[in-house]
Amino acid sequence: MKNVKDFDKKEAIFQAMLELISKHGFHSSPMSEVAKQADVAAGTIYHYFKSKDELICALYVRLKEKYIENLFLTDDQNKPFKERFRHFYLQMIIEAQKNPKEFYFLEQFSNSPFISTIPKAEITRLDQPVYDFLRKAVFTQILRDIPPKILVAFVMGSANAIIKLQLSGEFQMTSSDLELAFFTCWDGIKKI
Amino acid sequence: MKNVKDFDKKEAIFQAMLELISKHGFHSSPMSEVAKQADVAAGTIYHYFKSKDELICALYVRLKEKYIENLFLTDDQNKPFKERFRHFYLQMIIEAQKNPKEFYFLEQFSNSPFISTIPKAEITRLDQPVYDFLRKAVFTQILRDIPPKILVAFVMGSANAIIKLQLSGEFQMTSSDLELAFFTCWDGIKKI
Amino acid sequence: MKNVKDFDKKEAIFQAMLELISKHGFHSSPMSEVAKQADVAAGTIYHYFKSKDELICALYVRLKEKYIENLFLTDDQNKPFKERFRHFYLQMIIEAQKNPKEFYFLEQFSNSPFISTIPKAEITRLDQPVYDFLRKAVFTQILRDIPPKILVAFVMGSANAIIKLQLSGEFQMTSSDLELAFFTCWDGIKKI
Amino acid sequence: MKNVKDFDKKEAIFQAMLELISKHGFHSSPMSEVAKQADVAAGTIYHYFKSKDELICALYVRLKEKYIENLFLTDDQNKPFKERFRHFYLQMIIEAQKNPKEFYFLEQFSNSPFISTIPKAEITRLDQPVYDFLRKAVFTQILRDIPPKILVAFVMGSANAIIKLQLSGEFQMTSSDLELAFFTCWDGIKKI
DNA sequence: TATGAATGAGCGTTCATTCAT
DNA sequence: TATGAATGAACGCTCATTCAT
Repeated sequence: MKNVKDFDKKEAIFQAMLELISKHGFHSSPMSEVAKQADVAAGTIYHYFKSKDELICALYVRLKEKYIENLFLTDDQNKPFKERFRHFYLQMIIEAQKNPKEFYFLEQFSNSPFISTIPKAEITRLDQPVYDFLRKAVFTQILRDIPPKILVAFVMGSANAIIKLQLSGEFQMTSSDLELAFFTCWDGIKKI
Repeated sequence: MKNVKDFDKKEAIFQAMLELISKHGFHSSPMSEVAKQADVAAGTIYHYFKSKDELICALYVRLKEKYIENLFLTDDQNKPFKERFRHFYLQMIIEAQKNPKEFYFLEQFSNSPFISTIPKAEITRLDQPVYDFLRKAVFTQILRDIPPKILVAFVMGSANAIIKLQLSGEFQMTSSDLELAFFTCWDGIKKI
Repeated sequence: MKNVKDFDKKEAIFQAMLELISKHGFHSSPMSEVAKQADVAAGTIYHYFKSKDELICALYVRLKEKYIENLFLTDDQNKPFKERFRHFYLQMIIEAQKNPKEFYFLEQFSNSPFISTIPKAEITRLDQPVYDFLRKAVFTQILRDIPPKILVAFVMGSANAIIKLQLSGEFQMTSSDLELAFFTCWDGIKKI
Repeated sequence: MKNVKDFDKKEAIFQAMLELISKHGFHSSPMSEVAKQADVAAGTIYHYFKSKDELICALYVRLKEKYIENLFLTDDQNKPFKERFRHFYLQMIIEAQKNPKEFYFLEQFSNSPFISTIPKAEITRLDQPVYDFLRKAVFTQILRDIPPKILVAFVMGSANAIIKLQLSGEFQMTSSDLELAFFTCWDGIKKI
């Protein structure tokens, strides 16, 4: 019972903070509002987290972990790499579309001074799956011989920009547009 | 005299806000600190800007305008497009490297809820030069037939991610790395 | 316990604001001073009231209600109306003399733009007892047939002016002066 | 030329302050707004008045003087006193109706702590004409033998309350209502 | 563990006033 | 005399955090 309740409250707090920050930003998301939205007392938050900053950082790690994990959930290692990459690329876009709040939070966080409070090792750990995924393909000469860090930045950076375009509602993306986006990335990174 | 002073104070305020936000984020950059850094009284800021938000938004427009403008300052329209694009792509990276504070501010702003307070038309206006530059190349069949908005997002998103990698100090980028990055992008977007 | 504390703090805040405003006016009664005088933290006031204006308005309603209520507390409905009215008229003066801060606050409020933020219905409700008291006497032909609103204004307006004269210390009013004041009013409003 | 300009500016400042205070109260009437409304520079106000408070007080004296003066402008000393008093009483109401801003300002001022910054002698001087007017009638046994100060308070207090009722728009007063109001006052104060 | 009233430092902003021109 | 940019103390208010219950 206790564990269930614990889980529920912590979860509710995370969810509330996510909702508020994705909509209003870090400031304009007061703890009192988080408490209200999570249906707990303000003081209760401090039983689970030392401070607001710690809560935000914990939320980041949690969401990032989940996001990356989801990208590989349906990865079929038996398929040819190009197909796996296509799946991966489109999965990023689909995942963000299904969870815009999570996406906005992550982008906001990683473009703010908050990001520098996360130890480099932790960030490396979080990115590891993507890193490994692409590095292996460089190694097996499927992908261009680019330093993996650049490769990861290129792939995810371009994908994120496209996601933002789509989420902004400024541009209605069709499935053939998505296919085009995939090819644009693929033709850039594949070994010639 | 009046104009000179005006220019000085407004400029000093802009500069101070830029410095603080790029380092500490929006909500850890109090107006009192801005005033101190700009060497003006707190109240003076409000002669030039209605509110903190307005100051931040004005700073965004100003910096974005300048940033885009700088990308084309040394563009040579007589050269072949590939070369012009290479110049453009590397210019983005060089520009950001020379002005990291400006880059951090712009990224932070455009990944925060602030961005949605800027009218769409204004954003379109700011991006117009890049948009035109790439659209023309699509039209003349140099670039892949991708909706220009996607194209712009792809190019700038990948470049920005690489810039962030570089600025983070996590990865020392050589000039051949930059060349590689350019080719990765180019091979993605060029007409096959 | 909670209720007692609540009552205490809210009451202390009301009392502090009353004291300050009656002495220094609305805009020379900063919230920080109210907090100090009420012996609470500045922020605490905002648990009980949304804003300074709301606090001031709540105080007005509260004091006005109490003031009117007190006027009829010792009213004896069995006595002839003239005697009841005499009691009522003198009671206004006595009440204000006993609670000058309350009187000053009420007069200041109702002669300021604040008064127009109170809904008309609320003001009607507050004045209702006086209104009813006099209207009935008009109906039974004890008082002159004057529109009740004018009657109320006349009676209370003249009384308030006399109270101000007395409170100003400019004129030492004897009990025969008060008697005279009552007769002056009575002879004006009674049915001839 | 100089005097004309002086007159114009001082007058414009008075007028602007009157307009603002009557509408928004003492606070919410910043000097910068006064300057704007008077079409002068903020600093200019300080050539004519030492401070905001001094300006407000000067405005009070000025308006009160004018108001009282106007009450007797059309007084015909040859007429019987009852008729003269009727004229005076109605004149108060008419005057306020024609100059609501002036009326609101005067009431606001004299019910605020500002009033106690005006020397008693000055207030006495301002009220003198009314005082004399009524005292004489007491002396000649036309009016009840009430201490003149009480008499003045009674008459003007009741009139002001009726004016407020009328200006509030809450009650549409007909000329017969005004007549009734006059008689109510007259029957109260006349010698029986 | 959970509460939420209470805190008070610190925020964004205002505005009476000054002073160099 | 007139200006209005500049000042900075002081305002109303917020909100991360604490602690008695």
